[in-house]
Amino acid sequence: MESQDLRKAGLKVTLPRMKILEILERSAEGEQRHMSAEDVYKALMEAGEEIGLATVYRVLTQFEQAGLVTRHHFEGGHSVFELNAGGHHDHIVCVRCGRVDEFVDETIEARQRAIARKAGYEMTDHCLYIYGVCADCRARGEGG
Amino acid sequence: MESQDLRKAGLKVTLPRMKILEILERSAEGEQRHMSAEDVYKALMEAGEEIGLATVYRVLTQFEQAGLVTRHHFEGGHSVFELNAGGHHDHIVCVRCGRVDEFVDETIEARQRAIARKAGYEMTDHCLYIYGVCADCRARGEGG
DNA sequence: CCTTCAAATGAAAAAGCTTCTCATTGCTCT
DNA sequence: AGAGCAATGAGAAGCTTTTTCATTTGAAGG
Ligand SMILES: [Mn+2]
Ligand SMILES: [Mn+2]
Ligand SMILES: [Zn+2]
Ligand SMILES: [Zn+2]
Repeated sequence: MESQDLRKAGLKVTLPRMKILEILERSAEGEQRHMSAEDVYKALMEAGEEIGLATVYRVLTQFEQAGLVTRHHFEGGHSVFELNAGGHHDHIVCVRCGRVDEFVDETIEARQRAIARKAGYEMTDHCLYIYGVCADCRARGEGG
Repeated sequence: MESQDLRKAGLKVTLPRMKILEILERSAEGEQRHMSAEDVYKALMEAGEEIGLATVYRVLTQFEQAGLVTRHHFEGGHSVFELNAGGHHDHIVCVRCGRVDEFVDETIEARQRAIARKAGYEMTDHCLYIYGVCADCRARGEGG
Protein backbone atom coordinates (compact mmCIF):
# COMPACT_ATOMS: atom_id res chain seq x y z
CA MET A 1 0.00 0.00 0.00
CA GLU A 2 1.83 3.07 -1.20
CA SER A 3 -0.46 5.57 0.51
CA GLN A 4 1.71 4.93 3.55
CA ASP A 5 4.76 6.07 1.57
CA LEU A 6 3.02 9.37 0.91
CA ARG A 7 1.89 9.85 4.49
CA LYS A 8 5.37 9.08 5.80
CA ALA A 9 6.72 11.70 3.42
CA GLY A 10 4.34 14.25 4.96
CA LEU A 11 2.21 14.45 1.82
CA LYS A 12 -1.56 14.35 1.79
CA VAL A 13 -2.85 11.25 0.04
CA THR A 14 -4.52 12.37 -3.16
CA LEU A 15 -5.54 10.59 -6.33
CA PRO A 16 -2.98 12.34 -8.58
CA ARG A 17 -0.12 11.54 -6.20
CA MET A 18 -1.17 7.90 -5.95
CA LYS A 19 -1.45 7.52 -9.72
CA ILE A 20 1.89 9.17 -10.37
CA LEU A 21 3.56 6.93 -7.82
CA GLU A 22 1.98 3.90 -9.51
CA ILE A 23 3.30 4.97 -12.90
CA LEU A 24 6.79 5.38 -11.50
CA GLU A 25 6.68 2.01 -9.76
CA ARG A 26 5.40 0.19 -12.81
CA SER A 27 7.98 1.81 -15.07
CA ALA A 28 10.77 1.02 -12.61
CA GLU A 29 9.97 -2.67 -12.94
CA GLY A 30 9.89 -2.43 -16.70
CA GLU A 31 12.43 -1.09 -19.12
CA GLN A 32 12.05 2.66 -18.53
CA ARG A 33 13.39 3.52 -15.13
CA HIS A 34 14.03 7.17 -16.05
CA MET A 35 11.01 9.25 -16.96
CA SER A 36 10.57 12.90 -17.85
CA ALA A 37 7.54 14.81 -16.55
CA GLU A 38 6.15 14.57 -20.07
CA ASP A 39 6.67 10.77 -20.05
CA VAL A 40 4.73 10.49 -16.79
CA TYR A 41 2.00 12.73 -18.16
CA LYS A 42 1.65 10.61 -21.31
CA ALA A 43 1.52 7.42 -19.26
CA LEU A 44 -1.30 8.95 -17.20
CA MET A 45 -3.19 9.91 -20.36
CA GLU A 46 -2.81 6.38 -21.71
CA ALA A 47 -4.13 5.04 -18.42
CA GLY A 48 -7.17 7.28 -18.84
CA GLU A 49 -6.32 9.55 -15.92
CA GLU A 50 -7.27 13.20 -16.24
CA ILE A 51 -4.33 14.76 -14.43
CA GLY A 52 -2.87 18.10 -15.47
CA LEU A 53 0.73 18.53 -16.56
CA ALA A 54 1.24 21.24 -13.93
CA THR A 55 0.27 18.73 -11.27
CA VAL A 56 2.75 16.22 -12.64
CA TYR A 57 5.55 18.76 -12.35
CA ARG A 58 4.46 19.83 -8.88
CA VAL A 59 4.12 16.29 -7.59
CA LEU A 60 7.46 15.15 -9.01
CA THR A 61 9.19 18.09 -7.32
CA GLN A 62 7.45 17.23 -4.06
CA PHE A 63 8.50 13.60 -4.41
CA GLU A 64 12.06 14.77 -4.96
CA GLN A 65 12.00 16.94 -1.85
CA ALA A 66 10.48 14.08 0.12
CA GLY A 67 13.29 11.80 -1.02
CA LEU A 68 10.99 9.46 -2.95
CA VAL A 69 12.57 10.15 -6.34
CA THR A 70 15.84 11.49 -7.72
CA ARG A 71 15.97 14.14 -10.43
CA HIS A 72 18.63 13.86 -13.12
CA HIS A 73 19.73 16.61 -15.48
CA PHE A 74 20.53 14.64 -18.61
CA GLU A 75 21.77 16.42 -21.70
CA GLY A 76 19.16 18.19 -23.76
CA GLY A 77 17.94 20.51 -21.06
CA HIS A 78 15.13 18.55 -19.45
CA SER A 79 14.92 16.62 -16.20
CA VAL A 80 14.22 12.94 -15.76
CA PHE A 81 13.00 11.32 -12.58
CA GLU A 82 13.73 7.94 -11.09
CA LEU A 83 12.18 6.16 -8.12
CA ASN A 84 14.55 5.84 -5.20
CA ALA A 85 14.99 2.13 -4.80
CA GLY A 86 18.15 0.07 -4.78
CA GLY A 87 20.33 2.90 -3.50
CA HIS A 88 22.83 5.17 -5.20
CA HIS A 89 24.19 4.47 -8.67
CA ASP A 90 25.62 6.35 -11.61
CA HIS A 91 24.61 6.36 -15.26
CA ILE A 92 25.96 5.60 -18.69
CA VAL A 93 23.90 7.11 -21.48
CA CYS A 94 23.89 6.31 -25.21
CA VAL A 95 24.07 9.59 -27.11
CA ARG A 96 22.61 7.90 -30.20
CA CYS A 97 19.47 6.12 -28.91
CA GLY A 98 19.05 7.42 -25.36
CA ARG A 99 19.51 4.03 -23.69
CA VAL A 100 20.54 4.33 -20.03
CA ASP A 101 22.57 1.78 -18.08
CA GLU A 102 23.46 1.99 -14.42
CA PHE A 103 26.56 1.13 -12.46
CA VAL A 104 28.24 1.47 -9.11
CA ASP A 105 32.00 1.54 -8.70
CA GLU A 106 33.34 1.59 -5.19
CA THR A 107 36.81 2.68 -6.35
CA ILE A 108 35.33 5.82 -7.89
CA GLU A 109 33.11 6.45 -4.87
CA ALA A 110 36.13 6.30 -2.55
CA ARG A 111 38.22 8.57 -4.78
CA GLN A 112 35.42 11.13 -4.85
CA ARG A 113 35.25 11.25 -1.08
CA ALA A 114 39.03 11.73 -0.92
CA ILE A 115 38.96 14.50 -3.54
CA ALA A 116 36.20 16.38 -1.74
CA ARG A 117 38.02 16.14 1.56
CA LYS A 118 41.30 17.32 0.02
CA ALA A 119 39.54 20.32 -1.57
CA GLY A 120 38.05 21.26 1.80
CA TYR A 121 34.47 20.34 0.90
CA GLU A 122 31.98 18.39 2.93
CA MET A 123 30.46 16.27 0.19
CA THR A 124 26.66 16.18 0.04
CA ASP A 125 26.12 14.52 -3.29
CA HIS A 126 27.69 13.72 -6.60
CA CYS A 127 26.74 12.56 -10.04
CA LEU A 128 28.69 10.90 -12.78
CA TYR A 129 27.44 10.50 -16.33
CA ILE A 130 29.36 8.57 -18.93
CA TYR A 131 28.21 9.34 -22.48
CA GLY A 132 28.94 7.04 -25.37
CA VAL A 133 27.53 4.89 -28.17
CA CYS A 134 26.04 1.59 -27.07
CA ALA A 135 26.82 -1.78 -28.65
CA ASP A 136 23.48 -1.94 -30.50
CA CYS A 137 23.94 1.47 -32.05
CA ARG A 138 27.44 0.65 -33.19
CA ALA A 139 26.27 -2.66 -34.71
CA ARG A 140 23.53 -0.72 -36.49
CA GLY A 141 26.24 1.19 -38.31
CA GLU A 142 27.87 4.58 -38.34
CA GLY A 143 25.05 6.20 -40.31
CA GLY A 144 22.81 6.03 -37.24
CA MET B 1 46.48 36.77 -32.07
CA GLU B 2 43.24 34.90 -31.64
CA SER B 3 41.98 35.41 -35.17
CA GLN B 4 44.22 32.49 -36.03
CA ASP B 5 42.30 30.32 -33.54
CA LEU B 6 39.10 31.10 -35.42
CA ARG B 7 40.61 30.45 -38.83
CA LYS B 8 42.09 27.16 -37.68
CA ALA B 9 38.65 26.19 -36.44
CA GLY B 10 37.25 26.86 -39.91
CA LEU B 11 35.28 29.90 -38.78
CA LYS B 12 35.21 33.20 -40.61
CA VAL B 13 36.82 35.95 -38.56
CA THR B 14 34.07 38.34 -37.57
CA LEU B 15 33.85 41.05 -34.97
CA PRO B 16 31.27 39.24 -32.78
CA ARG B 17 33.34 36.06 -32.75
CA MET B 18 36.51 37.96 -31.84
CA LYS B 19 34.80 39.86 -29.03
CA ILE B 20 33.20 36.74 -27.58
CA LEU B 21 36.52 34.93 -27.64
CA GLU B 22 38.11 37.91 -25.84
CA ILE B 23 35.43 37.82 -23.15
CA LEU B 24 35.98 34.13 -22.60
CA GLU B 25 39.75 34.52 -22.45
CA ARG B 26 39.61 37.43 -20.04
CA SER B 27 37.14 35.64 -17.76
CA ALA B 28 39.22 32.46 -17.82
CA GLU B 29 42.14 34.38 -16.35
CA GLY B 30 39.93 35.93 -13.71
CA GLU B 31 37.62 34.33 -11.24
CA GLN B 32 34.76 33.31 -13.50
CA ARG B 33 35.87 30.47 -15.73
CA HIS B 34 32.32 29.23 -16.37
CA MET B 35 29.96 31.59 -18.15
CA SER B 36 26.40 31.23 -19.33
CA ALA B 37 25.34 32.72 -22.66
CA GLU B 38 23.62 35.46 -20.67
CA ASP B 39 26.87 36.14 -18.74
CA VAL B 40 28.75 36.54 -22.01
CA TYR B 41 26.02 38.78 -23.37
CA LYS B 42 26.13 41.01 -20.28
CA ALA B 43 29.91 41.24 -20.46
CA LEU B 44 29.61 42.37 -24.08
CA MET B 45 27.04 45.01 -23.14
CA GLU B 46 29.33 46.31 -20.39
CA ALA B 47 32.15 46.49 -22.91
CA GLY B 48 29.89 48.58 -25.13
CA GLU B 49 29.58 45.97 -27.85
CA GLU B 50 26.26 45.82 -29.69
CA ILE B 51 26.01 42.08 -30.23
CA GLY B 52 22.71 40.22 -30.22
CA LEU B 53 21.93 37.46 -27.77
CA ALA B 54 21.06 35.12 -30.64
CA THR B 55 24.56 35.62 -32.00
CA VAL B 56 26.05 34.80 -28.62
CA TYR B 57 24.17 31.50 -28.54
CA ARG B 58 25.08 30.71 -32.14
CA VAL B 59 28.74 31.53 -31.67
CA LEU B 60 29.09 29.58 -28.43
CA THR B 61 27.58 26.53 -30.11
CA GLN B 62 29.97 26.94 -33.02
CA PHE B 63 32.89 27.27 -30.62
CA GLU B 64 31.76 24.10 -28.93
CA GLN B 65 31.58 22.21 -32.23
CA ALA B 66 34.99 23.58 -33.18
CA GLY B 67 36.40 22.31 -29.90
CA LEU B 68 37.26 25.78 -28.60
CA VAL B 69 34.91 25.60 -25.60
CA THR B 70 33.17 22.95 -23.53
CA ARG B 71 29.50 23.15 -22.63
CA HIS B 72 28.43 22.06 -19.16
CA HIS B 73 24.87 21.29 -18.09
CA PHE B 74 24.83 22.67 -14.58
CA GLU B 75 21.73 22.36 -12.44
CA GLY B 76 18.89 24.75 -13.09
CA GLY B 77 18.45 23.91 -16.74
CA HIS B 78 20.91 26.29 -18.37
CA SER B 79 24.28 25.71 -19.99
CA VAL B 80 27.60 27.24 -19.04
CA PHE B 81 30.63 27.45 -21.29
CA GLU B 82 34.31 27.21 -20.53
CA LEU B 83 37.32 27.87 -22.73
CA ASN B 84 39.24 24.73 -23.58
CA ALA B 85 42.64 25.29 -22.07
CA GLY B 86 44.47 23.00 -19.75
CA GLY B 87 42.60 19.94 -20.96
CA HIS B 88 39.82 17.89 -19.46
CA HIS B 89 38.86 18.23 -15.83
CA ASP B 90 35.89 17.60 -13.56
CA HIS B 91 34.11 19.91 -11.12
CA ILE B 92 33.34 20.24 -7.46
CA VAL B 93 30.57 22.73 -6.74
CA CYS B 94 29.59 24.40 -3.45
CA VAL B 95 25.83 24.06 -3.02
CA ARG B 96 25.83 27.02 -0.61
CA CYS B 97 27.77 29.76 -2.46
CA GLY B 98 28.18 28.40 -6.01
CA ARG B 99 31.96 28.28 -5.88
CA VAL B 100 33.44 25.87 -8.46
CA ASP B 101 36.74 24.03 -8.10
CA GLU B 102 38.31 21.78 -10.67
CA PHE B 103 40.18 18.52 -10.44
CA VAL B 104 41.55 15.65 -12.48
CA ASP B 105 41.90 12.14 -11.11
CA GLU B 106 43.54 9.60 -13.34
CA THR B 107 42.24 6.68 -11.26
CA ILE B 108 38.67 7.79 -11.89
CA GLU B 109 39.36 8.45 -15.57
CA ALA B 110 40.72 4.93 -15.98
CA ARG B 111 37.83 3.32 -14.11
CA GLN B 112 35.35 5.18 -16.32
CA ARG B 113 36.98 3.86 -19.46
CA ALA B 114 36.86 0.33 -18.05
CA ILE B 115 33.18 0.67 -17.05
CA ALA B 116 32.19 1.97 -20.48
CA ARG B 117 34.05 -0.86 -22.20
CA LYS B 118 32.51 -3.50 -19.96
CA ALA B 119 29.01 -2.12 -20.64
CA GLY B 120 29.66 -2.30 -24.39
CA TYR B 121 29.81 1.45 -24.93
CA GLU B 122 32.30 3.42 -26.95
CA MET B 123 32.79 6.37 -24.61
CA THR B 124 32.53 9.81 -26.18
CA ASP B 125 32.44 11.96 -23.09
CA HIS B 126 31.72 12.01 -19.41
CA CYS B 127 31.10 14.45 -16.64
CA LEU B 128 31.47 14.19 -12.92
CA TYR B 129 30.16 16.74 -10.46
CA ILE B 130 30.82 16.53 -6.77
CA TYR B 131 28.45 18.67 -4.72
CA GLY B 132 29.26 19.80 -1.21
CA VAL B 133 29.80 22.69 1.17
CA CYS B 134 33.11 24.48 0.81
CA ALA B 135 35.45 25.30 3.71
CA ASP B 136 34.54 29.00 3.69
CA CYS B 137 30.83 28.29 3.90
CA ARG B 138 31.30 25.86 6.76
CA ALA B 139 33.49 28.37 8.64
CA ARG B 140 30.77 30.96 8.08
CA GLY B 141 28.48 28.77 10.18
CA GLU B 142 25.62 26.38 9.68
CA GLY B 143 23.02 29.16 9.41
CA GLY B 144 24.87 30.54 6.31
C1' DC C 1 40.56 50.06 -53.66
C1' DC C 2 35.99 48.39 -55.23
C1' DT C 3 32.77 44.70 -56.39
C1' DT C 4 30.59 40.55 -55.43
C1' DC C 5 28.28 37.02 -52.88
C1' DA C 6 27.97 33.57 -49.57
C1' DA C 7 28.08 33.64 -44.75
C1' DA C 8 27.07 36.00 -40.53
C1' DT C 9 24.31 39.06 -37.84
C1' DG C 10 20.37 41.35 -35.19
C1' DA C 11 15.65 41.79 -33.91
C1' DA C 12 11.80 39.62 -33.18
C1' DA C 13 9.08 35.64 -33.11
C1' DA C 14 8.74 31.00 -31.90
C1' DA C 15 9.77 26.90 -29.54
C1' DG C 16 10.40 23.87 -25.73
C1' DC C 17 10.30 23.01 -20.79
C1' DT C 18 8.89 24.47 -16.30
C1' DT C 19 6.53 27.40 -12.95
C1' DC C 20 2.88 30.48 -11.46
C1' DT C 21 -2.00 32.18 -10.79
C1' DC C 22 -6.29 31.61 -9.17
C1' DA C 23 -10.88 29.73 -9.15
C1' DT C 24 -12.50 25.22 -8.07
C1' DT C 25 -12.19 20.70 -5.93
C1' DG C 26 -11.24 17.30 -2.54
C1' DC C 27 -8.60 15.39 1.72
C1' DT C 28 -8.53 15.31 6.68
C1' DC C 29 -10.36 15.89 10.92
C1' DT C 30 -14.12 16.73 13.84
C1' DA D 1 -21.86 15.26 7.15
C1' DG D 2 -19.43 19.90 7.53
C1' DA D 3 -15.52 23.16 7.94
C1' DG D 4 -11.21 24.49 6.57
C1' DC D 5 -7.02 24.29 4.39
C1' DA D 6 -4.31 22.06 0.94
C1' DA D 7 -4.24 20.33 -3.73
C1' DT D 8 -5.68 20.53 -8.44
C1' DG D 9 -6.46 21.98 -13.41
C1' DA D 10 -6.36 25.17 -17.15
C1' DG D 11 -4.19 28.52 -18.99
C1' DA D 12 -0.99 32.27 -18.72
C1' DA D 13 3.52 33.49 -17.89
C1' DG D 14 8.59 32.84 -17.42
C1' DC D 15 13.10 31.41 -19.04
C1' DT D 16 16.44 29.67 -21.79
C1' DT D 17 17.46 28.55 -26.38
C1' DT D 18 16.49 28.24 -31.42
C1' DT D 19 14.63 29.85 -35.73
C1' DT D 20 13.34 33.19 -39.31
C1' DC D 21 14.49 36.51 -42.43
C1' DA D 22 15.89 41.06 -43.92
C1' DT D 23 20.22 43.40 -43.65
C1' DT D 24 25.16 43.69 -43.05
C1' DT D 25 29.82 42.09 -43.29
C1' DG D 26 34.07 39.64 -44.37
C1' DA D 27 36.91 37.10 -47.90
C1' DA D 28 38.37 36.75 -52.43
C1' DG D 29 39.26 38.53 -56.82
C1' DG D 30 39.31 42.17 -60.47
MN1 LIG E 1 19.21 5.32 -12.52
MN1 LIG F 1 35.98 23.81 -15.49
ZN1 LIG G 1 22.39 3.37 -28.34
ZN1 LIG H 1 30.74 27.74 -0.47
